[in-house]
Amino acid sequence: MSEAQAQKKEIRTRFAPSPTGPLHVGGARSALFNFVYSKQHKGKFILRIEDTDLERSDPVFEKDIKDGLSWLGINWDEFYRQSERLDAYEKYLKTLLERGLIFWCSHSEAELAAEKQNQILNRESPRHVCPHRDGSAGSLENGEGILRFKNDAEGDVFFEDLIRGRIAFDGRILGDFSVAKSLRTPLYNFAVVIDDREMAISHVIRGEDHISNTPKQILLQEALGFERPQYAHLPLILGSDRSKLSKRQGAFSVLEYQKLGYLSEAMINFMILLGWHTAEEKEIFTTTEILEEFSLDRVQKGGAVFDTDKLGWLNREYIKKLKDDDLAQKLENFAGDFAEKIKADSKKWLKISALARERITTLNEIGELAEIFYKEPYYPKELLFWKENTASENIVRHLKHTGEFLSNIEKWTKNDLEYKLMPYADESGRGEVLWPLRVALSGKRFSPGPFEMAEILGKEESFKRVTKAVKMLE
RNA sequence: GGCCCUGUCGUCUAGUCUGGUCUAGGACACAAGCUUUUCAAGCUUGGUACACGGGUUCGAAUCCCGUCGGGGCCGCCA
Repeated sequence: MSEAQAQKKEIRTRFAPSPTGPLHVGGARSALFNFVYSKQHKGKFILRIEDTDLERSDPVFEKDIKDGLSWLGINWDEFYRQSERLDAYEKYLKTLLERGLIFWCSHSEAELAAEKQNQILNRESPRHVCPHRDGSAGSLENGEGILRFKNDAEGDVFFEDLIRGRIAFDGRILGDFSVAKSLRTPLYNFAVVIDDREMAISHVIRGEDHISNTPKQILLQEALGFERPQYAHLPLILGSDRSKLSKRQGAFSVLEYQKLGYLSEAMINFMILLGWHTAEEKEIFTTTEILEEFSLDRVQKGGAVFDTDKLGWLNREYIKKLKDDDLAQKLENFAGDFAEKIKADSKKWLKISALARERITTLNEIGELAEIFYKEPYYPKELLFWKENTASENIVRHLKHTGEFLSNIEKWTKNDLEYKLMPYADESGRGEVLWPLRVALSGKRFSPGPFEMAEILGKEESFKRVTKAVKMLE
């Protein structure tokens, strides 16, 4: 094999979003599949911003897309922006014009709309077969209206989809589809074909919503004499109503998941499972394992509903696997208000995050837990009553007793506290003793256990909180 | 309306190519029980699915035909 041939064999995939909205899970998953496929074949992954529509494109979204991909660890090897490649499109447009394969169509949008309406009424496939298709052929001067492809396809246009097998369209129902608004404003189907060729894309892996664009792109490739890439159309990610994920159904930026405290590893794991599974029952995959085990032929055909329950579960699983200091550090980013206090005593924070590990689904839930340890608790005194009919004197008695115990304990650890206090609690009724203690320490209806909280709070602070509770009742 | 894709538990799916081991497996979610000072977690148990109708076959989730359902696209957006 010559070097040129070897190079040609390189697997090159791309993610080609238009910067007209944030990177949502649908897009991120497309990017992930492309990334994984290229990387497992030692190929290249390309990020191409499709910003030919100047009206709708916004640099803000380009940034969101890049930041989102970076957060997920989906790194690109090459980067392009279509708005910077106008010369290339113009060159090919001129060639096509000279060869009479595209032409200027000056029908107004109103005329086109009327035509379409009519075709639907007549149960025909809406398309525009332009009467101008021969008249102005070859004219570079014309420049009126838009450029359309002179579609003379007669039979089926078909391709082998790597996921779905053979897909065929009747080429005639495509009509003379549009390719550019002017020589320097190419339209999607045209720009894609030029770019995929010039960037030597070997595999086009994209959403199922592009299936119907594929025959147009193939026709263009054939007109230009381009080699055809391999196609793989992914099932769509669906909202809870089973329609294509849209902004209304929570298709917000993946960066929002970061803000909520989801781990990028969990996100990757979740997205790869949306449409792909191994034959085994394994569900947790590291990126390395994904790279080893992924294959396009095990990609699902039907759309998958985006359900965050499972994301939450995965996130918990990944949180459990984090190293202590790693978790503590990650959690610190979500405990904004207490940043100073956390820095002042990192050992304490390590204990708090260890406590959080088993109790949180997303990192941002740390706030409520951290509050217990860094803020003086305020709560209605009724909360101290385990059961409504518990006598106030009993609670006071138990709390006082507990307070004495606390002040006499030398070794301040959870185990010691438990060991010393439990006999009394068992004797007097666990709920009667432990519930008020727990509330006194946390100020909350729900919280971790009293002994683990006391250990972190320290002797002095624990005693202070118990005393405060007693005062409230007296 | 036209064209295209698709159809296994509520959700993600294994199984479909190469019919029998599938009275359909797993995970999430849900429910109950255990544990328990609360909430979680954990453990145990449970319910729920082959869209429907024909056909082929000794035998069909798996093969064939039809029906129905869901989705996508039909732009001088991508």
